[in-house]
Amino acid sequence: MNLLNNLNERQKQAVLHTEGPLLILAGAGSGKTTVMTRRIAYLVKEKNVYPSSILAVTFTNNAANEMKERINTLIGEDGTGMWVGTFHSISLRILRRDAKLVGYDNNFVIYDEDDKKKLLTELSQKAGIDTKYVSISSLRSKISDLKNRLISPEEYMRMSETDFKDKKIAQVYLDYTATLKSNNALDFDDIILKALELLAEHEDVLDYYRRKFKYVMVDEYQDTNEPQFQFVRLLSSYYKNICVVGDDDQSIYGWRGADITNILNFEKSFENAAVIKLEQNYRSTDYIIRSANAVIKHNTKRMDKTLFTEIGKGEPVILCNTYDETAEAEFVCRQIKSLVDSGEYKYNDFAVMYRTNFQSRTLEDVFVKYGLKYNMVGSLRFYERKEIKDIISYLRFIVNDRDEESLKRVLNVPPRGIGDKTMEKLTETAQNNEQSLFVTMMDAAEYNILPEKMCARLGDFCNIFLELSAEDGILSPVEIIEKLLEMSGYMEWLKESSDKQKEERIANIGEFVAAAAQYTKDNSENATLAGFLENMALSSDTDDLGKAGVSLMTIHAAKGCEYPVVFLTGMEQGLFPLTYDEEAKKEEERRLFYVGITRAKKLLYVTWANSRWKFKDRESTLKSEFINELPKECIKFVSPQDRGPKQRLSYSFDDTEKSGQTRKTPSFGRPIDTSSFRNTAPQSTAVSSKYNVGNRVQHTRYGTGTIQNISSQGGVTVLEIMFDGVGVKRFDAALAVLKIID
DNA sequence: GACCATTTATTTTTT
DNA sequence: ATAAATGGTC
Repeated sequence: MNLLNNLNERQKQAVLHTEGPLLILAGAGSGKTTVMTRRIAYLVKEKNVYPSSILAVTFTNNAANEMKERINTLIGEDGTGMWVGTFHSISLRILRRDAKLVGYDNNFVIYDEDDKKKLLTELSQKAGIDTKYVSISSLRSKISDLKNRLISPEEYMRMSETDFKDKKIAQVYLDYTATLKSNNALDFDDIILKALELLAEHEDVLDYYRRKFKYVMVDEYQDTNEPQFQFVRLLSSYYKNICVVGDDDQSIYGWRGADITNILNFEKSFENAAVIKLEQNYRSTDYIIRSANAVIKHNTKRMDKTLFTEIGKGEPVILCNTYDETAEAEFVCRQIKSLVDSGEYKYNDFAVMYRTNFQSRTLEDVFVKYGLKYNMVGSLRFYERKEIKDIISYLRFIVNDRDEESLKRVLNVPPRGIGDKTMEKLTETAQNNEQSLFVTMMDAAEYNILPEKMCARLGDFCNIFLELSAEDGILSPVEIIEKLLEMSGYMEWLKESSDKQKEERIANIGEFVAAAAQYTKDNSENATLAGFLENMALSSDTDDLGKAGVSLMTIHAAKGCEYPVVFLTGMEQGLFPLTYDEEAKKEEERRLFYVGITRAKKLLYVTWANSRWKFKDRESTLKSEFINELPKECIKFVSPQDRGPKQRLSYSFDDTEKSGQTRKTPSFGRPIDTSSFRNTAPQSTAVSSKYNVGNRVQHTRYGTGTIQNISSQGGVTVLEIMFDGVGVKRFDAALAVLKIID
């Protein structure tokens, strides 16, 4: 195929401009992914560049996967060996090889936000910080901010000598860094930071990579922070063929250290840089694009560009003001129902977006009440469930026996009679003898500090890790996990517990085992427990954007997505914009609004409520100032009782003309009873022989599906089930909570 | 001292 | 929904 097919002039230029620094300013929906993938295909096919000399960096795994897929359809096998991944996965790949050079062992583990929070709580107690004055979350963002500005703990200590409070913070930052290092653990910021340190301080390593990568491409460049900028600058510093794609109007991660000046100053940072603007939008109708343009014009700090579209006029933006957030959610549901009933849209054509995660609660409740299929992106991540985190903690310690945070988490889960007092004594003894906690536990008997019975318990506990870590690398990840569940007594404990959600928890563990089986299969030779954990740590909630039902998500999570119909909810002062006292912050909020608007292809709804629950009480709210920035001629107000464009039409006379379309009776407005769906968890754990390929099954979370395949992987029977509209999920047959429905 | 059940606080946006 | 905090019981 011709790689320039169906491209406009600017897009062609961008594909053909391969040498030297290039900035592609790609407006929302301007086909940037098409341009990037064609450009890569062009390099390989026409310029005979080795795929292994190409590096493409994205922000989310989702974006990386999409890029891989599209490159694959363009050039197939010819793309093997190319490095396509997120900043974090690319950094890890570089880091795993030479971690020793920056003071880490290769088997380091990754701490998530939760681990970070726990550790910081411990350390701030130790430093004598009253969390009433310095909250853990402010501590967390402060430390993250310092890291992203490349300020070391020592440096910050010097900077804050005069201020009592800052000095305390510096102390925690110092302790935090030291603990991570002694635990052989990295947090998310460190992943980039350590990779950068490796490149910056080891010229031979840098030379290897910058000579390897003849062409470097960076997506979503407007969201890069200082360390990320340095990282790609170094990697492209030999051939200087760096192509970045971004849109300053869509920079929405300033709070995470993303530096909009990276894109604004690209031409200064890279000599002889070319700039190509992509301004034609191929996604949305004219009403939507005009609204987006009008809104973003209120920002002062931006590169000049104006989107245009040739798709057609479309429908005006629909505005609706409701009594409270429940009425808002009900309005959303009724509109969706009526649009689906009209036959023109499917449930997965819709996305409901909001500024903060807690808003999803009301929406979810109402969606359940109305019996609408939905899937929530974020807030309740699979890997954040208690039982999964427990298992992960065990596994982490098996992989890296210096990870004391993980050890502490699982010490008494399931309960084995090791309590606070015992821990206190052990920690003290460990410190006095300069031994690790684990070794002290093993040798507890020698110190004569604990009763014999306790020493035996500790010994039993330690044996789990001694035995399993000896088998790490011999047994497959799945086998290790299975053995762990057995040896630790975790599974038995869970099965016998009185936990109301135990069926679901057991099923979650089953899903976890199946994920390990899948990982083992995907990485046949190279499957390691450490690799599996890493996979897990880097995968995020936006990554498996399910296909079934309406998508509920924050606007941040919606970046890079598009939907025929988009609802922007909670458009109220103090919620969206969340902060508006500082002009710079308000501009970022406005960019976020712009991102939301430009996700919509055909219909855009903007809603706000007159009152809303905040923390403990109900507050009256004011309409968002952003709503006034939508052009008058592009908007249309409807009442909360409105039943959607199709139903509005049905009151007019020409409606019956629509031929050949069977219209279902609209069933809006009447919540259906879903209680029969919610408590369908089967009573007993399934036996693998129970299932056959072709069976129809019911799952509490994913609904109904068909068993596609049953296979044995590492002694585990894995069911591969195609859930209707959801996609394929895998379960450990012995653990899955499924009801066979025919 | 450990364990269990009950209460209480917690929510900006995320790799 | 979860986890820390609390209080009662073994």
